[in-house]
Amino acid sequence: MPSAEAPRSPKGAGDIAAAPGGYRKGEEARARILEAAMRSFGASGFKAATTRQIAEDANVNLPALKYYFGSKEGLYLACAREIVGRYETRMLALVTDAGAALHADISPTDARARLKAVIGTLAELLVSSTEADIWTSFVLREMADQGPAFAILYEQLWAPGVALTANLISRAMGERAASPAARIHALLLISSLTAFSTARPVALKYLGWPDASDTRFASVRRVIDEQIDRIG
Amino acid sequence: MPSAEAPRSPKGAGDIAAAPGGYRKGEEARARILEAAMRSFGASGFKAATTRQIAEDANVNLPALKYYFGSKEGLYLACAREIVGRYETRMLALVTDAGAALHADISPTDARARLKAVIGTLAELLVSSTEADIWTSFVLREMADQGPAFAILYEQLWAPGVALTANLISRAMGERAASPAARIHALLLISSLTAFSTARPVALKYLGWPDASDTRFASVRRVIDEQIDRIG
DNA sequence: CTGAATATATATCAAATGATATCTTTTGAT
DNA sequence: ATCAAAAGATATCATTTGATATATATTCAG
Repeated sequence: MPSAEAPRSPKGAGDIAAAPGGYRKGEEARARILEAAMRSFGASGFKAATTRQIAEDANVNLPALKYYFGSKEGLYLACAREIVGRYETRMLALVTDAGAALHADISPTDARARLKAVIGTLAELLVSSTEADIWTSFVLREMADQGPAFAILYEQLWAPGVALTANLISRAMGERAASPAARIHALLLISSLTAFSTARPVALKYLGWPDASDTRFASVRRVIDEQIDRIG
Repeated sequence: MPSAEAPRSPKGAGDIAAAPGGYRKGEEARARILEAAMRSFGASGFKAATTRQIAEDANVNLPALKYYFGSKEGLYLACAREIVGRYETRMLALVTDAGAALHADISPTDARARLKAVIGTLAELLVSSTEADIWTSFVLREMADQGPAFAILYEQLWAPGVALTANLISRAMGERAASPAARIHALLLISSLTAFSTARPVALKYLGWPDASDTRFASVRRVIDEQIDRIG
């Protein structure tokens, strides 16, 4: 009976943290693989991305992916967790503040200002960053496909983000709790940002912009801010 | 020298219309393949969709795809053309009217009403229809990936649609020609609809809706209409 | 009814791809 | 310096997949 031997050290698939030891060089290789995988998965999706391409981009050989992440799906899940972590790094302070403020029963005007800050930061992340749009592609694709990483991304990113947005919109409209209209509004507002993340090349082409310079980004943000000003 | 023989009849790849004759039953098979292909490509994308799955869904054998469309890419392009045609069928009258009205220098109020009609119809198409969201997935994916069908879809669907929306917004704001702000606004408005097309299952899940009933759709449309009312 | 045009079916091919068995090299604590 | 753990490299499998050569069946105009 050829029963499966336990892998020699790093990961089996449902890993959470490195178990025993681990050399520095190994951790670097692991990081390179994760980076390359986020790019490939983000650009092409789970099925269309190939492990060979990821291995090549990461400068490792093919079995290294299995060694560090167990399987293609294990690697995909690890990417999802990494993306959640990176969004949190960039948004957590702002989001925590806004959440606390909501709890403290802020004024509609204050809510509007915080909504601008949150959406503005998110917009900047999506529009300007050359790496965040890869995360966004990853997340949006998973929201549409509902693949292996759906639960992680929905529960830890999408739902909390939309809920916060809905609560801020609700407060800005003078409501006490988020109405269906406020929640619909939140979905529409966040989804509208895809125009400049997933579909950024097309948007730039349509606008005749060679790239997303600071000045140009400012004009996008101005339009979004105006929309927020008109809420309520 | 095994030079490529011309296919026995239907398509070589860059087909436009059936050349000579063609039996009725053949045309039915062709239609089934196209239908199945739009579903597969829309749901999975070019690379991830498999010709075998498409053939099975269409109740034909594998070589039939080559026989009718030349290759996987030929089939993909045929889907793009078909989707352009179907959108036109459902939107053309409205779009033509709005275009003519713009040319006739309508009032901001009229422009706003027409904008509501166009976006409302589009929203209804995306939200309610179980087939139009497949076309939308197809189109949006191509806008992001810029694959073989990009030129067709951009030039014949996306750009004209966004341009019309931008012009109506511009007119509603009292402008004489579409400003950058109006065009950005148009991009955001159209992109926001993805919340209820590509990402519809997630939106329903978040809202706690088991499905998109007429009543529920009406509340989505109301929020969108309010946003249009606040333009300018 | 007949036959050329049209359409369908069978059987493979070659390349791409995820996975993995096996061997060698490197690392770093002792 | 030694050695077990960790990491990397090579070679190869089994599937999947797009493509197609070839044979058979069907359609419908005359």
